[in-house]
Amino acid sequence: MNKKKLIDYVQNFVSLENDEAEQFVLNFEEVKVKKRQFIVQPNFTNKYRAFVLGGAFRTYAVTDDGQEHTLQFAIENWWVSDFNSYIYQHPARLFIVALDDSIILQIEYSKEQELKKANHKFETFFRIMAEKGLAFEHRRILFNLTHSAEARYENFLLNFPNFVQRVPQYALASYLGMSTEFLSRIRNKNTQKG
Amino acid sequence: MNKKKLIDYVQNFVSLENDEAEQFVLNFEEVKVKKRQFIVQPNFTNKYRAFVLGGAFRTYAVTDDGQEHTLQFAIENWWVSDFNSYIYQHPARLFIVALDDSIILQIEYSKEQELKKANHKFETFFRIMAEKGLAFEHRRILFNLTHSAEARYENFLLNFPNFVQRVPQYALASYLGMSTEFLSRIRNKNTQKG
DNA sequence: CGCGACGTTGATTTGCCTCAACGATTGTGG
DNA sequence: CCACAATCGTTGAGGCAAATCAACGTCGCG
Repeated sequence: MNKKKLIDYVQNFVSLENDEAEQFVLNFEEVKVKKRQFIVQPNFTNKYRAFVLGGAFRTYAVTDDGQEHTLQFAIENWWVSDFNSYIYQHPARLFIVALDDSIILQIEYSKEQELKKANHKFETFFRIMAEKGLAFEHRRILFNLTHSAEARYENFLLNFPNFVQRVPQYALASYLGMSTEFLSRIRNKNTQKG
Repeated sequence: MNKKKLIDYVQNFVSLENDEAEQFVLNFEEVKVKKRQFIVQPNFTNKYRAFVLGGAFRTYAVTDDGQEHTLQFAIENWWVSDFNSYIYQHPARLFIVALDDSIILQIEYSKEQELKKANHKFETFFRIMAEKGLAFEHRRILFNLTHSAEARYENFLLNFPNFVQRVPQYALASYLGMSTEFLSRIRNKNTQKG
């Protein structure tokens, strides 16, 4: 059962009895997503929060001049959504696209609210998710403020080696806040000395 | 009573009975902080989460080369902490300093845990705080990825007009990710055309 | 096989930084 | 309460990191 993976994940943060675990995952539905398929698009409200069972996703914005800017990646055991759209239930400004054929477990917004109301532990779980996410983004902002393009790339390599193989280079460049050409130069320089 | 301000704030997000509200604020202690005094410093664990009743704070990092980089500001009705240090209870990497004589209500980490355990509503409250914070930082990261130094300044003016008067310009520059000189040029150019 | 997406490399440009010098303001000790 | 120092913002000159523009090779896929 695929939902076992989600239960294991949740158990890392709160300990659930069997019946609680079942109640939790009951509200998630499994969805297959083909490569290049979108699960969120601007102007449509992001109805679901998704847990990635397999595959990979990219969350990004497109500016008026057509440039794409990546906000996050997600692979197995990561959550993915346009968070602003999801929690406020207003229209999304981001695209979320599958980078590979993928499988997710998704929960609808109102179902999540019910779960949180029904069981203190579920509330705790989502609180912890948000806190970890916030702490992560603080580290990211600080690192971006304090480091050069090359250092940001090195840091990404170090912290997310498994992502590097799986995301296209133009997407990584836009996540790190540099042009694809510049990332290419950085990589090339480093493979020569390494 | 100063704690009334905190209760009002919390009531915006969860509705508390009188006894609940009292239980909540009982765990906060009021502290006066003088201008230029630090409430958090690197290598010391950030033991408290603080709610600002009055005054202003600045959270920043200092890099090896001596440059300061501002992660956040906080004025009345904002929360302030080195969030990574606080939630993981490990040594801080940031400074938090009072920009003016200030008053805060602070809660100790273990007390916060007790509160969250004791009452589902309190758990909900902190969950909402974290989610709003995370959504905010997502918007910030995206804006930083997609806009020039000048646009970032204009955007800050628009969204936080009341902050601009109250934080020193070098601090704002480092929050926006530019040099003080460059921010000075931007402001000067704009006051001429405005 | 041929097209389109992706990555690479070179040439040029630019947004922003650094360095330096100088007023203005604030704080402080005598 | 004044003099002096320190801090903060401004302005100019020059430099650099990274963007942009352009051309080309390669690979995957229809």
